[in-house]
Amino acid sequence: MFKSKPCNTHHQWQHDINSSLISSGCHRPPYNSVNVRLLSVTVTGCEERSPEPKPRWNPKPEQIRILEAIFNSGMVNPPRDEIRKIRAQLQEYGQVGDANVFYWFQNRKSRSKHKLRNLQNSKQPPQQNQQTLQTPPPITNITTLTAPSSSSSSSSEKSSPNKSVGESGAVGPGGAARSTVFINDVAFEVAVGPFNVREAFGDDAILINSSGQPILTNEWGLTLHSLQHGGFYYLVRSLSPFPV
Amino acid sequence: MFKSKPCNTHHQWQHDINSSLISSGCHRPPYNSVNVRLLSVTVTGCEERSPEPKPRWNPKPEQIRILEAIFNSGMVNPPRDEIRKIRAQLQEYGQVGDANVFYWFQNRKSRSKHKLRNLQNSKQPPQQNQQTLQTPPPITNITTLTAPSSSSSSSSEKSSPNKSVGESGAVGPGGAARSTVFINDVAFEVAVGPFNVREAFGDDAILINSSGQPILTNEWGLTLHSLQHGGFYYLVRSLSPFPV
DNA sequence: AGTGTATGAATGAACG
DNA sequence: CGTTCATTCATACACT
Repeated sequence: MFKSKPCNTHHQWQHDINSSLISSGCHRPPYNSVNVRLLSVTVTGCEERSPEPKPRWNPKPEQIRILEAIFNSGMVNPPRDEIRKIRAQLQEYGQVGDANVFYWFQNRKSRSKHKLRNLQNSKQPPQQNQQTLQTPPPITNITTLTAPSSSSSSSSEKSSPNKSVGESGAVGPGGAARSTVFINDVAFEVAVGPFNVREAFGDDAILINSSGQPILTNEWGLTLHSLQHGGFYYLVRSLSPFPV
Repeated sequence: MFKSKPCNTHHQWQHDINSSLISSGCHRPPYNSVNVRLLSVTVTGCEERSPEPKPRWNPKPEQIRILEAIFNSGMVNPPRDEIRKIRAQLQEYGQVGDANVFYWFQNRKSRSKHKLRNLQNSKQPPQQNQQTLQTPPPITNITTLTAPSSSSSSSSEKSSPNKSVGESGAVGPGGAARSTVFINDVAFEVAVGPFNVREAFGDDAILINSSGQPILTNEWGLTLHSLQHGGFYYLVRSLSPFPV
C-alpha cells in the first residue's frame, strides 16, 4: 500500500532532478520493492520503506516548444553535450534535468516512429478504406526505404540535410503514382497529388520545405500541390501533440 | 486499456539462450524490429512471423537483490563462468538466461557510469572545453557509481527503496555535508560523519581501507569516524553468500 | 467517480 | 563499451 500512492499532492516541482541521467538501480514498483539502493542511507536516521513520491517532470509549454523545435529541426537524437545545452536552455523556464531531456527525446523519437508506423500500416490493409485516408490502396511498393532516423549521434548537425539519398523514386508500373519524400529525414512514400498533412500528422501539423517555406494546405489539411519527389520537408507544429 | 497491471502476464520464460552468450552471432531476432522501416513495408505479402514473442526478462526482486549485491561487492564485470554461476543462483527464483545476466551487468555498469558522469558534469560548470575526444579519462579505470543521497527536501528525508532519481543539483549553499568515497572503485557520496556500513551493505559487510585495514564500526555498523573524502575502500564480507 | 490517452521514466536487449 | 531501440510501468490530464 505504501507504495503506489505518492501522497504528495500533485506538486510539480521536480526538485533537483537535474543533473541526473538514467539511473541504473532497481526499481520495480509493481508489487515488490526490494531495492538495495546503494546509498542514500545517509545515516541520518531510520528510514522505513517509504515509497518515493516520484515527482515526474512536467515540462512547461515553453519548454515543450523548444524541445519540439529542436526535434523538428532534425536533431532527433541529440548527443550528450547537446542535451546539456538544451537543458540549460530549458532551465530558463523551469527546473529540468539532463535525464528529463534525454528521456524526452527518446520518447519523442520512439513514439513518433511508432505512430508513423501505425499510420503506414493502417494503409496497408487490403481493405478498401478510402474515406478520409489519403493513401491510395495500391501498395505495390518498392522496398527502397532509407530512414536515416537515428544513425549517428556524434555529430550534431543535420540542420541541412542533404545526405545523398538513394533517390528511390519508383513508381509502381501501372500503379498509382507515388513519390518519396523526406520528412524530418525520414523517408515516406506518398501518393502523387494532394497530401493530407492533417490526416498524416495531426491538426496542428505544418510542413515546411527545405527553404523554410510552409507548405500551404487547404482547410482540410490537403496540400495544394504534390510534394516534390525526393524533397526534404520538416514537420512543425503549431501547438500540442498530435492525435492519430 | 491496461492501466495498471500489477503483475503483468509476463510469461517469464526466457527462451533459452542456451549454448552461448550473446556475445556474437545473430542479434535482433525479434520480429518486432521495425527499426527503420517506416516506409514501404509491404508487398512481401506475408512477413515472416516468428511465432515467438520473446518476452523480455523481468527480474524478480530477489534476483535483483542478488545481482545488486554482487555488483556492489565489486564484481561489476563478471566473466563468463561467473555469469553462469550467477544465473544458476538466480534461477532459484525464476527463469533466467546467461544472456540476461550478462546484459544486466552491462547495463548496470554503463548506467552507473553515465549517472556519475552527469553528476560530475553538473558539478563542474562549463569552464573547460571538453572535446569528448582527446582527453583520456583522467580517472583510472575505476567504475564510479554514485549513490543518490536524499538530496533536497530538507523535511522529507528518506531512503527510497525504489527508483532514486533525485539528485540534488548543485551542492548548493555552502555545500552539503557530504563527501565522495570510492568503495570497490565505485564512487559513493556519503554524509560526513559516521557511516552506516551495515545499513548500506548488510550485516556482514566490512569496509577496509586502501591499506587493508578494516574500518572499525560499532555494534550498529556505524563507523567511528567519517570516511575520508576521496578515499578508496573495499568491501568485504565476513560470510560471503556469493562467490566473489 | 471512473475510463482512456498522452507521456515521463525505467530498463532489458541489442547495435556498431 | 557507449549509444540506441523497444517495451513497459506509472502518472497527469482529458474525456463522456
